[in-house]
Amino acid sequence: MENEKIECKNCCTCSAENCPHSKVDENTLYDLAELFKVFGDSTRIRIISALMDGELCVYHLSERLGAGQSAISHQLRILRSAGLVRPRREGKEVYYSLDDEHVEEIYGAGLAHILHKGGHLYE
Amino acid sequence: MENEKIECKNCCTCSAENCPHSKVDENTLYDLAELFKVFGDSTRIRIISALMDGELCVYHLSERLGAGQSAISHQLRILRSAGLVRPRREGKEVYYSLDDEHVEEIYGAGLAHILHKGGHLYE
DNA sequence: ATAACATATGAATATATGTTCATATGTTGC
DNA sequence: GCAACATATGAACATATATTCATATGTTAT
Repeated sequence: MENEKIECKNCCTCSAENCPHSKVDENTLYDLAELFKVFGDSTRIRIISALMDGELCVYHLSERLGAGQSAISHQLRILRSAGLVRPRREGKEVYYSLDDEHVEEIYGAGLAHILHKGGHLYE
Repeated sequence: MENEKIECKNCCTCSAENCPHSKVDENTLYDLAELFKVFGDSTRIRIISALMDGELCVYHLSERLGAGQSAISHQLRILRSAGLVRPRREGKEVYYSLDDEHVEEIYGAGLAHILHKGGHLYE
């Protein structure tokens, strides 16, 4: 699976398996909703955003986000189960980093929408 | 805003405003979480998936998803507020369609992750 | 082994959210 | 105007979820 970019927009003629216009079964749609649910929390998206600059240990994440250690740890577990972040133990600390480039692609695609619409979504 | 594709992955040298590595303020991160929250519900992602084939009225969406008319209508309102779908009245019916190409990009980026990981996310 | 520190986890609680039911609004044809 | 139909909306209820607190696990140094 080399090229994961989507090649078509509305053409529906391409055969890329991740073309959004190709039929997707219900189970995959359910998984997709679960994935976006993981992105859909401000603490988790802030963690993702922080890790975009490079790996960070739990304590530094906690410090940077101004959130409790337990809260961060709980959210990291969710991010880990979804395959979005990866832990690396070094002594007492555990350093987390983004798992793969899809994370940045999803984040960037969402960001493009926000910046395009501009202003706050909800009145 | 012509080219909304993300040009860099880990380079951090590009200047695209939607490069995920450029600093994003807290308010934007909050909006981003709200946006993904909208994608993070199975009913809404199924609506989006259904509209990928073209516009549909509320009744047909309701029928296709096997969900109540009220539930669909409530979810369409959320999708509308987020700027993801657009209504078009034609007589008694209201036809909904995807608002812009970002919807497909976000959906496709998420789908790529799911297909890449394979299998179900949560044990 | 024990102390000190970093992280993970379980239970409890408070809040958010999706669906349903009932009803309101809007549109068409008579 | 009125009936019939399509959609939207508000309230109520049930479920999901994020945070906190307390505690367990894991690591290092003495």
